[in-house]
Amino acid sequence: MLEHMRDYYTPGEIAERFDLTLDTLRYYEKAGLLRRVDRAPSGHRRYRTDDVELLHLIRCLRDTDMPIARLREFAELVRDGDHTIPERLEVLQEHKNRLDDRIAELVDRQGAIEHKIDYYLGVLAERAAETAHTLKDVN
Amino acid sequence: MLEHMRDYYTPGEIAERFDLTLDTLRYYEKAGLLRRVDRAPSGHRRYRTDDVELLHLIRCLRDTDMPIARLREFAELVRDGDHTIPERLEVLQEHKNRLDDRIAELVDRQGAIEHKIDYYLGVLAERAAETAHTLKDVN
DNA sequence: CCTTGACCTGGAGCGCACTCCAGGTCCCAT
DNA sequence: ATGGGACCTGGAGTGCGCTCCAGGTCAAGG
Repeated sequence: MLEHMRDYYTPGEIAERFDLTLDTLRYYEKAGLLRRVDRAPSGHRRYRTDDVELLHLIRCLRDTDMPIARLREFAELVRDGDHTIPERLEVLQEHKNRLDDRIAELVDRQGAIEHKIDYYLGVLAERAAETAHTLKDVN
Repeated sequence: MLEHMRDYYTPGEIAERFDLTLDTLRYYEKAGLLRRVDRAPSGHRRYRTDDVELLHLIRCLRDTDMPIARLREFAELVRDGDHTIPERLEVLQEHKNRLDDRIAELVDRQGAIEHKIDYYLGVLAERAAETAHTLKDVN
């Protein structure tokens, strides 16, 4: 249990945990998705628990194609404190709407592609039947 | 009925129909997604019914994030004739698998985002309740 | 004859999200 | 003290998918 309550995480640990490269992690920081991260005396970054939590959400939103710029706006709201919760909510709800639409679109196209696959399968089946027929005639 | 059987369509018509720009249409042709399209004596493009059909599928596959390079491969198979149907089938099936996975991922993230929205809504509700309570005390 | 509008060409440019690199520091183990 | 590994910096480069542009042609209408 205590292992899970560590105060700090190294860049390598974070990169592995979120399947990001160190470069991407630094890029996110530069882009303002993360606050200026803490440092060890060596100068190496040390991520805190709340960085991890925010990264979790960031990952989730990026995976659903929220652009970096929008993500930065959201991260700024988080940094500005609890009074921005209504605005954060608005961002998330708007994103969810987009996502719902996108999923609906993908499902729709999925159907069309399936249909095309079935069509091709039908062509192949017919072709196979014809070949069988020919063989029957010949033999 | 006869209107729908026209032999040729102008670039403008096609662009509108598929919600693509003329630039994109030309880009697709250069990229090998479409064969070298027919021309009017003036040099203007004239799209045939089978261009339209292929574009339909291309649009569907692009909308589901098939990369241009893969689309070009597919288009080449189409140009190579009916004997490539098994390979086309493979491309489509592999793409459908990717798409299924992608949809599953999005739905998963959708749930996480919804959860976060609910969390924020909870915070706001609690805050509203506290305010009401304070007012009650004061009044 | 002149304008307008649709389209043509080749090639440059753009926005996004990384990704890579050179050259450096720090710390630990052999 | 030497080597290796993890990490640092600023800045350049990459890949993708368009998107824009200059300068032109062509056909129809006034």
